[in-house]
Amino acid sequence: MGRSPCCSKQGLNKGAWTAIEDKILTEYIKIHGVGKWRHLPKRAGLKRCGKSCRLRWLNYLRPGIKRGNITSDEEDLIIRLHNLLGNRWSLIAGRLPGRTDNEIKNYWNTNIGRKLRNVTPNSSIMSGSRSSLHSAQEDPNLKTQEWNCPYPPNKDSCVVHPKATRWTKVTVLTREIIQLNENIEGINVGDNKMKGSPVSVSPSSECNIDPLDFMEDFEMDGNFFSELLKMDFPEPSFLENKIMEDNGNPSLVDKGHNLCPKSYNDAHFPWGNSLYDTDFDFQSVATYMESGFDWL
DNA sequence: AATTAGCGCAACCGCCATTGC
DNA sequence: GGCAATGGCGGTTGCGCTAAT
Repeated sequence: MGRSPCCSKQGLNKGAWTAIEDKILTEYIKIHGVGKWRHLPKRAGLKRCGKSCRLRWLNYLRPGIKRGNITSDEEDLIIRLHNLLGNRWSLIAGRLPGRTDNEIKNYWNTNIGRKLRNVTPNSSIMSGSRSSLHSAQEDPNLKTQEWNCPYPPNKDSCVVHPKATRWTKVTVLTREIIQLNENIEGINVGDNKMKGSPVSVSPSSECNIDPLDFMEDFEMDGNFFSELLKMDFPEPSFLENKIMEDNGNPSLVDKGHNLCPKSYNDAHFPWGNSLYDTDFDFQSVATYMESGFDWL
């Protein structure tokens, strides 16, 4: 027995939304707010599926939506983020204010996909099928140097597949915290074994921990990656990378470094000064974070 | 002018994770 | 813990527009 459909398909409108439907939906959400999508159509008097209402709102009616005219900067960011994240359109969209995942997905599949298809005049991927982008990227015979576009598909690209958009917390443990937890909870760092949940340690606690040494309880919601991409990553040589879930998920990562800088002013970033550098290489970040993002 | 092919984009569909009972 | 409801996401489809023939 399968799941019941989200709504009865009978008697519902499909296809393009009319201006009247848009107005009804907008007015209803203005009054009642978003959510309860299943019940929304009936209560609002719309002959639409709840999912359809949600999609229409999120992709079209929601305030602050920017439509069309994706700038070269935005395109560049999309490409870089896609190189890092893969087809995680919602995460990519979260990095582009006012843009929706659907728009970015469409833009990728058409505009950028077309660029990627135009790699070689005699390439078979010029045949123009809608899925040729994927074919090109998956073609093992297609060598990287054959790509003429500025953004060749990187076969070795370390695409992070974060599945944790709804995770609530993550704690990056420094050696000091690990040590503290060892003392308190019996966490064995050397053996990479967790015998208990990490203790939430505030920067103001008794132990002398630099508050910048770790991120405590930062939210793993939809904004997480936005914030992550904005932040400056410390040099791996001094960051004792113990990354784990706050709930004690045993995805402890030991990068094997144990040097601490005197100050964060001494920090150097292997991938450049900023994620917004024109020469910034997401591959470096991806490689660096590869193991650390296993928990995503 | 009529037809065809390609393109852009809104919308749909199915699956999965989370939440609440 | 199990199940259903709900929300969210990514892949796909279909329609309308436009350029090419």
